[in-house]
Amino acid sequence: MVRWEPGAQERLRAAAMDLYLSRGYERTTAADIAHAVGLTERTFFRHFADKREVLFSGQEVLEQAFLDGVAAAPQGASPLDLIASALAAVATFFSAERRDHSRRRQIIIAANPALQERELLKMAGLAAAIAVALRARGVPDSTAVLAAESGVTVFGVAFGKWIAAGEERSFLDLEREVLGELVAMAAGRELRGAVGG
Amino acid sequence: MVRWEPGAQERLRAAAMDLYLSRGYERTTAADIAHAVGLTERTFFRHFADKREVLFSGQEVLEQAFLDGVAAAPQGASPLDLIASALAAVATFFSAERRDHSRRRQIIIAANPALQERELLKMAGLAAAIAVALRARGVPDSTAVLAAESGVTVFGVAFGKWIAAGEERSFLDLEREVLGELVAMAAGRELRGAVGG
DNA sequence: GGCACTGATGTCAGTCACTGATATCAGCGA
DNA sequence: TCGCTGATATCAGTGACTGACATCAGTGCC
Repeated sequence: MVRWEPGAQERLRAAAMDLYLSRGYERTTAADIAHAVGLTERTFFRHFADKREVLFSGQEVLEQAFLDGVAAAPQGASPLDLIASALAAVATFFSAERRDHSRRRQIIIAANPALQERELLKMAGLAAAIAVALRARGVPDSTAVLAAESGVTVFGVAFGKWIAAGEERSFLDLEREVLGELVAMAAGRELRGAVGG
Repeated sequence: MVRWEPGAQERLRAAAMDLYLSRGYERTTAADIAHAVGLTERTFFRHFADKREVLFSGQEVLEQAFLDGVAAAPQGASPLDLIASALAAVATFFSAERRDHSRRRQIIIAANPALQERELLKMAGLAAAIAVALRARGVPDSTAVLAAESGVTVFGVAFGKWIAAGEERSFLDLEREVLGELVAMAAGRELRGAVGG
């Protein structure tokens, strides 16, 4: 006979998603979430630094995937190659089965500036980590930042397309498409035809 | 004999900067700021939506400058041209006399994730507004987003350089330099020599 | 002069995010 | 059996923010 139901953190996460979706983020108190799974508000805050973080914990694995992708690129790869490699590495996270979960999560975030702030902070953290990895590969300082930020931007735009209603292409395909658009845009020419993947 | 000292909002802003700098953001209460200029906490919240906003109000003028810059570009300009034009328009805001104020403000923000979140949200808002303007000029959807985000990234990197210790180049020069680096990076080649301004 | 009206402010009471301190108590190893 | 550990509960407190209502100088109108 166990003293506590196991997986408190996971149960809190699930309850938070449900409540944020049904009632809305602002009208859900931390105590609501905790009580929904038989815990107290205090325990909620032992598992999550704040009411937003419950939707964002687990970003470390995404960051690691980006870094692994940078590390996987061959010697002599350009900054753009390094970013492309990182984007490819990260695509494995976004399998077809996860699409609906990602959509629900994004609906919640889209409805609340406070949650958007947190998401932006996470993305900025991602970009900062990538920039460090690029510098370690010899990319000069501000180029590293630009490439890292661009990579995260491409990731974000691809993600937006991936969760769009009716979209069925793979995350990797979308990343390639968006990266192609970025390159074309930066070359100063308009996109005329299809962009090779 | 006036009933209230005029310029409550501006006085609150100044007091907030002072207190955030001296005591730190977290150890400054909204009531502290208000009382420092002879007002009550409630009045503080009538002027600013929250404790962070006191450092960020006035972004509308920056946004307008970006949009004016887009509008100022000639017909037939590429997305990259539009961004370059927007960046140029915005440079006038960052005159040499403002540099020290910007530095102080950034010291405060750099010390607090909560403030960084707000700054990121403002930047994202900027990018969104620019993207709308680009679409209105006929730029296709995701290219508009990519160009707008890239523009804001260049702006941010240039800003970081501009407030770096010892930096004396103009904001416009720095923007041009960074934009050049972005273009080179996206072209997939390393930067070898100087980038033309 | 009197009077209604406006707008910036004050007062007060309340909710909720978040924190620190301390207590509880099942399971586990010695 | 005993003491330790770790996840939890309890409780009291701070501070961000909100809504309702009062105040009262200035302004314009009769």
